[in-house]
Amino acid sequence: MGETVSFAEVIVDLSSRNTDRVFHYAIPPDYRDKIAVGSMVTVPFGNRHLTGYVVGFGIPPGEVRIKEIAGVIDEGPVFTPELLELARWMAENYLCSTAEAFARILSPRLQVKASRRADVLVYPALAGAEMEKALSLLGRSPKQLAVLQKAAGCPGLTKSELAAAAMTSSKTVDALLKKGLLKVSAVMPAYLQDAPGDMIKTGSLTLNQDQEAALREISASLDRGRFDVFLLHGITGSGKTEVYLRAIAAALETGRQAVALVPEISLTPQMVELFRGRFGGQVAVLHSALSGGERYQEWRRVKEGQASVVLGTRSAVFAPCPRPGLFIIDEEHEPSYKQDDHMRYHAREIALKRAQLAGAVVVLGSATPSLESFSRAVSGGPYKLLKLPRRVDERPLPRVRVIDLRQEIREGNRGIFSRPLLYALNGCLERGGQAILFLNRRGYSTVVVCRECGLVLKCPRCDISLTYHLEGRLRCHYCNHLAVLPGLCPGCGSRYIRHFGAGTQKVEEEARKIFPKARIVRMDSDSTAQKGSHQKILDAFRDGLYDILIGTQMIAKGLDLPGVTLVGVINADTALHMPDFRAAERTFQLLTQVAGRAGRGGLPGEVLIQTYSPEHYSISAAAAHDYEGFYRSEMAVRRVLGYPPFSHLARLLFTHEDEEEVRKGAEKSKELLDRLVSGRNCRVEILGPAPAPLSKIKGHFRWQLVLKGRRRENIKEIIREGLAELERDRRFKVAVNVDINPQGMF
DNA sequence: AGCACGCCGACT
DNA sequence: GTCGGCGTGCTC
Repeated sequence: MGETVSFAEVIVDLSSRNTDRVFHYAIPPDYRDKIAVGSMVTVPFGNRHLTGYVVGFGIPPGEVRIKEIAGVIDEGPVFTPELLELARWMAENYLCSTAEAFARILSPRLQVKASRRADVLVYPALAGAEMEKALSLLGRSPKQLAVLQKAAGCPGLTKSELAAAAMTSSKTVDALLKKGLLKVSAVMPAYLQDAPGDMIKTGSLTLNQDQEAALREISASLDRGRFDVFLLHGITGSGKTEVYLRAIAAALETGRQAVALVPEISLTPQMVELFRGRFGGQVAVLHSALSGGERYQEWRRVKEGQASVVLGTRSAVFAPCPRPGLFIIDEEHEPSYKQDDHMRYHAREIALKRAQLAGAVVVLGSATPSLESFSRAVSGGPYKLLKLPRRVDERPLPRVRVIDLRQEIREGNRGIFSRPLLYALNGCLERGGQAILFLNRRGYSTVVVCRECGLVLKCPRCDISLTYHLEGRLRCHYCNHLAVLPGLCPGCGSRYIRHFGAGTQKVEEEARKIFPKARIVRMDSDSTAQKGSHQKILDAFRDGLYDILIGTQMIAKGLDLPGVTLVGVINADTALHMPDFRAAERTFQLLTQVAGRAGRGGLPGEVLIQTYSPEHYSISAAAAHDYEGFYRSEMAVRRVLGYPPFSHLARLLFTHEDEEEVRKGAEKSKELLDRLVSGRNCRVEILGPAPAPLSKIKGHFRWQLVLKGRRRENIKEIIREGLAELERDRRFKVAVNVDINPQGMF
C-alpha cells in the first residue's frame, strides 16, 4: 500500500439502483489525514453536491474525469468496517441501495446539528462508610434519603430517571446536588468502580440451576469469541433478565461490548434502572423517543467505547460498538422488531448477521419463541437451546380455564361476559382483588364466525380467514379468492353466522352496567392518546385505585401488577382469526403473555379465556402452558401449507391514489413476475394480486402480491429482476414496497 | 434523484 | 422552421 493510492471510493447518498456503486474522488491534501474508511463527506456529483460515504481507497478505472472531495462532514468515521459489510449485506438482502442501508444504520445520529447538551448522569459524591454516614444524617428528609439511596444503588441514572426511580421530583435531586451529596459526571467516578459489589442491588444474587447452566454455556462461547446463537426459552418469571445481565458482565470481561434489545413496550424506566444499577455509566440507552441531541450523545459514547453496554429498541441493533461481543434480543418473537415503514429489516436478523461478521454471541430470549427460531434450535439445528422451565420463586403458573362461548349461546347468554367469567369477577371483587380484562386489538378486517359451532370461513387454498366486504362478499387477502357469505353456517346449519368485533368501549360499558360499584379504567390507544397517561393509569391501577383494568395488547406485555388475581380474555378468537398465516402463533404468544400477568404477587392467579374455538390447539396449549405441544401442532400445519419456516414469503405492496391504477399495476407486475418464474423454472408461487387487508390508507389504495418459495434466494432474484424491469418502464407510476418475510400483512 | 441530450408532433 | 413533449442514459 503505497503513498500513491489517494483516491477515495465513495458511495453517494442516492437511492437509485444505477448509482449504487463506488465513485472515485481525489482527496485534497488538506483532507488527507481526516479521511478514513467510514468517513462522511460531501462530493460534487453531476451538477450538485451530495453527501457520500467513504468505503475504501483505490485507483479509478480508465478514462474518467476525477473530481475532488468537497468537504468532510464529521470529525471521525461514522461506521466501522463491520457496519460497512453489514450495509452491503442489507442492500443485497432487502433489495435496496447501499446508501439506503447506510441511512438506516446511521439514523440514530442523523440530527448532528441538534443541541449537544452534555450528558448529565448523577452519581453519589461519597462511597462506603462516608455514604452510610450521609444517609444516617438525612433522617428528617425522607425524599432526599430515598433519592440518595437510589443513587447509591443505581449510580449513573439521569436526573429525571433518578427522580422517577425514587418516586419524587427532580427538585429533590437538585437539593442533593446543591448539598454536594450527589454529583454530575459523564463517566463513573473511580471510587465507585472499585466497589462493583455495591452496585449489584437489583435482581437475585444467586442463580438457580437452570440459570447457572444457561449462563455457563453462554460464557463459554463468549470466551471462545466465536459466532454462536443461543435460544433461551424461559417461561414467564423464570429469570431470563438475570441471565442477560450476567452474560453482559461476562462479555465485558472479554473486553468487548454488549447490545441488548427489548421491545418498545418493555423499555421502561425500571428496565433502564435495572441496567444502570448493574453497569452504571457504562450503559447507553438508545430508542426512538430520544431527542436528536440525546441520541447523538449516546451514539457518540458507544462509538468512543465509553459505553460498553447498549440497551435499546429495534434501531439500537446498529449501535456503533467498536468490538461487539454479545447481542441479546429479549422477547425475540415480538413482531415489533420488524420495521414496518420504510426499509423492512428485522432487528433479530440484523443482530444475527452482525454477530456473524463480528464473531459475537447472540442470545434470543422468549417464553414463546417464534417458530422460525425454535425450529433452528431443535434436533441438531444451528442454534443452541437453553431452557429455563421453572419460575425463580418456584411459584406455580396460574390456572387457566377455557370458556366455551358456544355453550353460552346455546344456553341463552348472548352477552359479552360468560357466566363463569362473571362469577369469577364477582368473587375477585368481593375478595378485594384486581382484575384485568383483555381484548385483542380489534381486527382491522372483519371475520365471519358461526356463533354456534365456532366455524370460521377460510380460503380453501391459503387457509387464511376470509374477510367480510360489502354486500356479503368474502375475500382472501393472499390469493384474492372470492366467496359469498352463506345464509346458514356450512358446518352446523345455524343462522347465527356473522362477523364480529366488540371494542374496549363496549366492554367497559357492559362491565359498568354489571358491576356499578367497581372502579373501572380503560386503557387503549383512544383513551391514552397523550404521552405518559399510559403510565399514569398503570401506576394508579397498581396503587389500588381501580378494581378492573380493561385494555388491549399493551397491557399484555411485561407488566408487573402484583395485585392482579384474575385475568379475563374477552375473546381469544379475534387474534386467532386474523387473516394471517401467523394468527395461531400470535394467539398462543398473546394468551401465554396475558396468563403471565396473573398471580405475580403472593396471591394465586386465575385466567379465563373466552372463545368459540376451545378445541383449537393454540388455545388449549396456552391454557396448559405447553409451548412444545403448540410448536408441534403448528409446525405440522405450516408444513402442509408450505408456510414459514418451511418456506419464505415476500410481499409486494402496490400503492397509488387511483384505485384503477394500482389494480392495473399489480396485475401487470403479476404477469411480469409469472413470466420471470416460468422463464427460469424455479419454484416460486405468486399469489394475488389482491387488495391489501388495509385497502386504503391516507387516500392511497393498496394492492398486494404474495410470493412464496422454498428458497429465499429465488424469491429475491425474481423480485430484483421484476423491480428492475418495472423501474425501466417510466409509465409505471405505482409505488412498490418490498417486504421479505413480512411479519404481518398490514 | 436530477439533468442533458435527442428524436418526433403542432405552433407563433 | 422552432418550441416542447418525455424516453434514455449518465453522474467519479
